[in-house]
Amino acid sequence: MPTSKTETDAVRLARHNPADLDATDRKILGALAKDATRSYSELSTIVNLSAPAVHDRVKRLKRDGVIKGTVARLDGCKLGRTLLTFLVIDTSSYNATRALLRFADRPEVEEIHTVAGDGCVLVKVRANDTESLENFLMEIQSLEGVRSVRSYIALSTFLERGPLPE
Amino acid sequence: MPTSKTETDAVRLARHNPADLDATDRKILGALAKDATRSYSELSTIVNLSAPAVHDRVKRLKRDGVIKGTVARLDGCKLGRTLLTFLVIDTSSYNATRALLRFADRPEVEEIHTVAGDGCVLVKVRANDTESLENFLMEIQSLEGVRSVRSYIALSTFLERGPLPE
DNA sequence: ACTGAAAATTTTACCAT
DNA sequence: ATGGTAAAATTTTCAGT
Repeated sequence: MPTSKTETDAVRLARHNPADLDATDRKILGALAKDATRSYSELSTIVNLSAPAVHDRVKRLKRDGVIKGTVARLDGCKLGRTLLTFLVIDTSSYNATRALLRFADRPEVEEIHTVAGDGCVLVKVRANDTESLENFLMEIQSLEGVRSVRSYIALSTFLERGPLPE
Repeated sequence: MPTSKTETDAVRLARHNPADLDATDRKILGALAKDATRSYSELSTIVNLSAPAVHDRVKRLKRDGVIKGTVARLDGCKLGRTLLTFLVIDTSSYNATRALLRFADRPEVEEIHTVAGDGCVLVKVRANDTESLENFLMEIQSLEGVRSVRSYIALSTFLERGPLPE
């Protein structure tokens, strides 16, 4: 039995498709992406709506997953993490890729992506110092199926933020 | 006149040095980095303190810059940004590097770092589609002093978060 | 989506250790 | 200096329209 149009649309909507957002939604999202401590009354003046109306929209945006959460942005240096590095890891097997994903629970690991190119993984690491980065690199290089690791050590960070609307 | 020890310490503290955080601070920071919507009374039960005591600590952590802000994390795909790419750009002059920093106000650009290696810049871009990525790449490649651009296109993202304490 | 009111939370002031 | 208690000021949230 063929899947009906509405069913496929529902699946698509839940998975990948952009939520349909009007200009007001985008304004709210932009404001909250920069500073989520703003009160609904503040937001209401920004978008020319009442506070409860803004509240309803934010609730919907959270329910739909457009807003994935609200988090505190911490200063890596102030936490003692002074060494930001991007690793591009070339793996020869999917096993090795899977092994790399297990590093997700390390507090110094901030991002893990698989990238195009045969079996490449990109990892963003914020280590305390050169020594702990070296230990981390050695751990990775000793994994079965890891062909090579290229390190891009950040000298200065000029911009660092999450996704923005529009 | 030589700078006194306390002065240098003050400068150091303000610039790079880790703030001195006890276990309670770290617990609070870890909790807020995951979910900053938690109320002070919730946090107070986590760390076994009163709500105002937690409030005082959070206030101090904000004043000292350990907490840089509180932001909403948005879903790139839901916003229509489906194509996450890391660019490693090799530049031949500092002028070119400066030109790249001007892309900071583009909404699709999320990170810009200078990285070790002669005049390299790393850019994290979340484009709407392949077409807008291509346009972006062409803009960058046409800049005077840009030698080469390597693109790492993300296929799947397994982890994406900010700095954590501990 | 707005008005107005109730509930919860943040935030201050003050006191104790 | 740090944390607790209690009260004031906001903010969130839920009615009804």
